[in-house]
Amino acid sequence: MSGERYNPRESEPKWQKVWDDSKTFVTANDDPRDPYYVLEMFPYPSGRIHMGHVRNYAMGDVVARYHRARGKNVLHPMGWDAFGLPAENAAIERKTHPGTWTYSNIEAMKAQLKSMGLSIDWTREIATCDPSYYRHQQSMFLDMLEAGLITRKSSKVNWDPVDMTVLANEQVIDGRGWRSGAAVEQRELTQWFFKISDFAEDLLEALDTLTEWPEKVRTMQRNWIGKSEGMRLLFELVENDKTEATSIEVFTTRPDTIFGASFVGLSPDHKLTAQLAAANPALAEFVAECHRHGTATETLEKAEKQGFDTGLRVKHPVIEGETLPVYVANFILMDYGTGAIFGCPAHDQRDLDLARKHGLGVTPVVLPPGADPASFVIGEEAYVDAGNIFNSAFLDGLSIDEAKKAIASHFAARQVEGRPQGQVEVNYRLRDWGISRQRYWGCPIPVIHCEVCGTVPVPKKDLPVVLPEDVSFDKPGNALDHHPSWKHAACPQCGGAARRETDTMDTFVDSSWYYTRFTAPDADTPTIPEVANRWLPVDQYIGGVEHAILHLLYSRFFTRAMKATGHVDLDEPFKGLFTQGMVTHETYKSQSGEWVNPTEIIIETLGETRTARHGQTGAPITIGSVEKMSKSKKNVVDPDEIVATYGADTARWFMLSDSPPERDVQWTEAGVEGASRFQQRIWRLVHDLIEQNTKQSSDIVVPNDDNDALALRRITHRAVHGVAEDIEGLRFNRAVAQIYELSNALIKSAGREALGPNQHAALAEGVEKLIQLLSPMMPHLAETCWEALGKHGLVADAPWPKVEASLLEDDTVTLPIQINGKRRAEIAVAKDLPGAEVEQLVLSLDEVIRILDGKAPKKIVVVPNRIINVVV
RNA sequence: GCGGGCGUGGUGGAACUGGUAGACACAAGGGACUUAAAAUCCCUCGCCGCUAGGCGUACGGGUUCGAUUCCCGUCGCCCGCACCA
Repeated sequence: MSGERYNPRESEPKWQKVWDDSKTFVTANDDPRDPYYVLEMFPYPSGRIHMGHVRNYAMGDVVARYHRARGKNVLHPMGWDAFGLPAENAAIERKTHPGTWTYSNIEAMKAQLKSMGLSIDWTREIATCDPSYYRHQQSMFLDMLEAGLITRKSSKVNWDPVDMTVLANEQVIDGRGWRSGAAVEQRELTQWFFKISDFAEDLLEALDTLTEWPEKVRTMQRNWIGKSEGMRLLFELVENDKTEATSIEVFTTRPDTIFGASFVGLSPDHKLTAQLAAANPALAEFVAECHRHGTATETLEKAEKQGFDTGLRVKHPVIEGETLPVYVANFILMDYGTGAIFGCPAHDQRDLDLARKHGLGVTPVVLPPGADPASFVIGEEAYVDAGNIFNSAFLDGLSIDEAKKAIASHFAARQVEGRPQGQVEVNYRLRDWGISRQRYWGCPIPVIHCEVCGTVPVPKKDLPVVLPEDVSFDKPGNALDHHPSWKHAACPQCGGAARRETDTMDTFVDSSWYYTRFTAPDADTPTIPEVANRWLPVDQYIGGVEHAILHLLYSRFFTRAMKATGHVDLDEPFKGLFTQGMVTHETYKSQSGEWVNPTEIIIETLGETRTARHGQTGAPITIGSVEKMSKSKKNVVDPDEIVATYGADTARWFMLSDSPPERDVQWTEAGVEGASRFQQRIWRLVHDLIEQNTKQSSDIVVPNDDNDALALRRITHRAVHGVAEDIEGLRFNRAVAQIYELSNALIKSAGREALGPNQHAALAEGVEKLIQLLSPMMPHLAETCWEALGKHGLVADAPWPKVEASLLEDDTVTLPIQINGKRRAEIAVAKDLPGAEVEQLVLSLDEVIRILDGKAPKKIVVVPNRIINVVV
């Protein structure tokens, strides 16, 4: 027994250098083997990696190393999502350039990632802030502009008053900016838009083909796209002196309830509203009030339904001679449908609230099943479920769906103002993607505004449009716009004085195609289509669920846009998607209520009670709830410190072992120590094996009559088989459990005295395979053991061990015997023994005879090789 | 409100398409070794019970020879979207 300990501080850098020097993980595009592309979401270079990164990249690395061992040509690259606002904030605080800050962060984080021993092809590294990357983005922008995939239009936008920039709808969370947390305001601005809404139907339908995506993410995207089928319907205005307009067009998904209509509602932002308000101060005040509420309150849900009677009336479209009032209502959105609705209070809660407030009629037209038409009334709750139509003339008796069809053909046949009164229409919640940002540190939009020629694309030969280096951030807003000379340019068409676009692109554009650039990072064109088509889609993409909509939807759109412009030929960018859980940690608070970092405290355990005190002052500390690691709660653990103390392998192993990867994992000191002990145990096992018998090789043929040796070989081969299945299914925690089981069996076997040569060979084989199973997760330890065992080459280059199928199954099986569904005994029988024979054996068992106590079994269920149930 | 998911020991979690509930790990307790500590090794570890046995997968029902798994209802927790007509 040797007391020698495994020292990760020595061995980890050594192997990292070996991998580097031998270009082990450099991937060639012309490699003839099957391609496999595994990618983790690239990081923002904030300065340091955090435990979430460690978890993310450890998972991806297991997948990459496993598929390499399986003989695939694996692409596993890394890059930097390097544009964005924090760099500008840092520039302001530190009086430096955003690029300086960004690139020094990249350097620091790259060193951290390298210390993790990831099997990354660093020759393909890209940073989105590098002109060699964003020039191609600009070039594709021009292609997409030409292809009609991009427009420039004036629209109401979400304005973040703190970051002083525009946000996309997807970037507004609960009425607040996703980065700044500031309440978002509405502003009218001219912006560049990607026409993602043109692809709404395709993006929705193709979700069904993404069978290797989490159902949750697909559902979220489905809801976000928000398809609804309904119809546009014209209401003729009764003649009046307030407006020239002769009709109001509404959108509805419930035309079947038209006989229950009691008003028409307009959005406060409707153009008719604006027209009326111009002559009506009370209405103007009402609209202004709506706007105040619209932006100031984040909880719109509580806002009361408010309406303003315009005095206008429309003709009821199906009840001759009847008219309906026109209200402006605070709950009607301008950018959905037509910005106008018809209100059917009986079957819509919001309409009902408004009707009750203003004393409008409430006529039920959908009768719940079993209700009495004579007595059914609506109270304070609208009826929104299924039923049959009544009170509705020619629709009476129809189901909702039948009535929708009937009323649609009715309105399609009627003419109002020379067109059909109603038309079936599909609406989507998804809006076009506004990409203009009033920031310096982003990809310049390559267009020039000329007073004579209008908006002119920058010619491709003039790309890239590079950001100026000499900028200052002493004024708020867009430093690019403040730059004294940059924006002044000659018009590419007429040569006259013109102005460059000073808005830059949303950084989500950068991340919408980086996975494509990795396939040919040095190409002169944005992509090399043959190469990209060979690698893509990404076989396995891994990242946080927080990108379920933003990044993943934009990337799906961008792939379509790249296809339309000939840069790739593919339908979806990510074949397999995995969303990993967060890393959490206990929180600690001092008596005065301040958060305390885990490194500052000492935990003491007395039986089952744990207490904490401050390491230096000894002051008592309260142990709080387990939360996502965050700087504000100070419950963060620094990956560097963990790597320095325990080594990268231990950190990786613990991250993979403790929880299913899609769930949150709790980082605990005890857990890490357990992982570290396991590392030492493996090293001892290998060491003992070497000391015991250096001549023994795993190649020896083990005869099948040595039961001990055979049993160990079975365990080994089952583990190889099982671990492979678990890694392929991304069930890393179960793969880890199986490795523990194998290593426990091997350690036990190695501890026995007087092993025969067969057992020795089985042990040697088991240890060799154990090291290989371990290598995707603890690659440095695995290389060290591999070398110590005298194996040739690197374990990183070794093929995945072969499984002998005959060893996966025993020739005898132990079957549990249930009596009336309760487990009472068990019996060992030959595998695949016929049911009748099993029955005989079972009934002759003493144990069974005793429990049956003379009673005859009513029925015996024999599930082959599984279980026996005797029913009495 | 709408949509999705989940509920198993002290803890994280296993259990393939219904077939031995609690694999594996952490924590805890006991013991060995040691002057001592660390490390290591051995044992115990769902609950009740001396044993036989009984009870146990949030709760209440159902289907089945058999249910953590399927169905219905109730309770609780988490996530996403949310005035979308």
